[in-house]
Amino acid sequence: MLAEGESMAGPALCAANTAAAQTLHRVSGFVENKTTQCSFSIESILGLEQKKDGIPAVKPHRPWMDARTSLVLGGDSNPHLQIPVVCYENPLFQANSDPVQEEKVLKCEKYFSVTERLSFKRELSWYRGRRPRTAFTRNQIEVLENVFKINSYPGIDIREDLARKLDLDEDRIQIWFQNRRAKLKRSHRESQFLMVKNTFTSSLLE
Amino acid sequence: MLAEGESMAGPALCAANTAAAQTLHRVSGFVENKTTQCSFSIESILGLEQKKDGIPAVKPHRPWMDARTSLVLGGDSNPHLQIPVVCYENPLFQANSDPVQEEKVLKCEKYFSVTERLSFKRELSWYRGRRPRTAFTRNQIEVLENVFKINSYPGIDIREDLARKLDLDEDRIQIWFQNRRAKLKRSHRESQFLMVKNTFTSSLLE
DNA sequence: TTTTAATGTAATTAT
DNA sequence: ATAATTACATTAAT
Repeated sequence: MLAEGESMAGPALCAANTAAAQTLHRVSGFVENKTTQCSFSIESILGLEQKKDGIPAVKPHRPWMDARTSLVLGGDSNPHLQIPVVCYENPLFQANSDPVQEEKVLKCEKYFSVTERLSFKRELSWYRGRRPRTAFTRNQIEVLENVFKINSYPGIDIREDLARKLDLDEDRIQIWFQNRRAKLKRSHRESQFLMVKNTFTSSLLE
Repeated sequence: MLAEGESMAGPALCAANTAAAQTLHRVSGFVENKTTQCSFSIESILGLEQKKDGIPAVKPHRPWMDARTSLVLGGDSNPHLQIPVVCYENPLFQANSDPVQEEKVLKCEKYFSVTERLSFKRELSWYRGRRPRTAFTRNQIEVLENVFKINSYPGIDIREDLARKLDLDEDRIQIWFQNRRAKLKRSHRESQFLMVKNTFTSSLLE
């Protein structure tokens, strides 16, 4: 098991590596020195319980680090802090559980840079257990938009129909319509706000 | 008068502007043209009765728009015709809707003083529908970094507190933490990738 | 050129 | 179902 400070590499990562107690101490000192301008309370910042020795009871919520570290460096002891590792479609780590196959891939390192970019892009979604971001095609978007103009609350049957015709999961359709409604609502709210504001402005010029 | 592309913050906003009849016509044409791949029926999509002239008999269910639209605009019948005006609060855009004036402003840029050029840049940003880039002070960064070390997911109360103490909008705080997390994650991902790659490389040399 | 504030949106979570 | 929030890709300002 690695110590917390050893589990990361790179200078930029030092920000999150400092032991919690030390960090807490430093911030406390900062707050105490500059009283008026920056005197927010540690408690409100943490929003958490903390032990009296200055060590917070709960680790910062950084799922990507926990999952990745335990995966690559040999496993973490606390499964509750783990993010489910769903090896979706990372070609580098998923498909080749066979060591012979792995070696084969490794020896073809000149091709490594070819797949490098792809696996790199998918790496995040992959280890985090999150669905890879769906990239809708232009045609899919067009159809969805056209349907949305007519019916922004399609029932399950329509969604299933769309899913078949567009070669998408019905879940994706559902989510898309939810977000599309949110988007329309947002833009409408903003325009309304501007209209009210302009009304006020106009009335002021009279 | 501004061209259509310039009058909105993004192309995505154009989606909801087409008249319903036209929309329906377009969708019908689309279905008829691409028979095999996208041939869902309009009836099943609508789930509604519709008149033969192509105008749906029933309004789409959009409770959030209907109420306020009728309130401010005096009861518009067709919510699809609403154009979301997203020009935020651009003083240039609002005050000088006259194209001659705008051109005058643009041509005189080189005669502006430093501060005037700054404000011009700001106005240009607004004109383009993008918030002017916030330049955080050293002290603001320091406080934000210190908080980030302890809690990289500050809740609304902490963000509001920070906004007050640092004299920033809460939105800026939110965005800063989002970008800060992305930065940390990116550097972490890169170092991890190098680790994995080096591990493989080492195993090749055995 | 590099860093990072800002934006858009798919996905998730909580109410 | 909606609103808030997050991750992530991208744009653009410094």
